[in-house]
Amino acid sequence: MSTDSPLHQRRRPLTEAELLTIPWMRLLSVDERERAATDLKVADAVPGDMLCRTGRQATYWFGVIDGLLKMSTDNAQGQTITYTGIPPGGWFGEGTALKREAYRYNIQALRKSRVAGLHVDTFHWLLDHSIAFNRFVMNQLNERLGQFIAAREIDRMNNPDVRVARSLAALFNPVLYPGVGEVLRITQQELAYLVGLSRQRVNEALTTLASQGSIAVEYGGLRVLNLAALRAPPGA
DNA sequence: TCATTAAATTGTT
DNA sequence: AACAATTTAATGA
Repeated sequence: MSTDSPLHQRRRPLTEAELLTIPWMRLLSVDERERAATDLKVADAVPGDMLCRTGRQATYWFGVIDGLLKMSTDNAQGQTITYTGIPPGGWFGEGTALKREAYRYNIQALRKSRVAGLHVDTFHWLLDHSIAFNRFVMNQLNERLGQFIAAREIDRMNNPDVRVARSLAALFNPVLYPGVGEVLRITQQELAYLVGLSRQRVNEALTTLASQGSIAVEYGGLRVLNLAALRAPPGA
């Protein structure tokens, strides 16, 4: 398990198809896109890899091409607090990139993942040149604000079934994570880590949600059938 | 491409 | 936490 940012190693170019999975790429003009694509660093991360850690100066704006990451911090007592998972299509770190500050969280790969990084300088260049890009970032910030408010609500909830449902709804957010689509690739163990429950309890919750017709449980993943029901489950 | 084997994931106790 | 059952991934002919 390596701990250095994989963006400094194992680089690999993006295919055309993968470029199109990056949600903000299509918003750019031809020359803007070319500049962004040239600067984009892509790497494969294995489970445990740290993409960034708290305190380090922000170098990249990050995106998930494929796989699953988690955002967390370590408190003074040495416990790890997990905030959220980041599935495919998710881009994050605008806040620190905007202010050119240090990262305020750790980003770690939960599974084998394909990640991309846009250098902060290029990020700022895009902000200076593309109105569409500005809108994207603004929309991104706004949507995430909604997620964090929802996250507080989840925390105060003691019904595990509802917790799992809401957490799933967050991961299925089509605005923040357009790469997810109908099926979210996540194991029940990974979901248990993110939600903070045992795998058994998550399994039980998923079975309940499936019986309600909100999701379908598949091997190595979950299919959404009713996103609205996940956001406002009957048990709430 | 197919059959065999190993690894991963799930469902249950 | 441990177990068996099931699914997928890897291997090699």
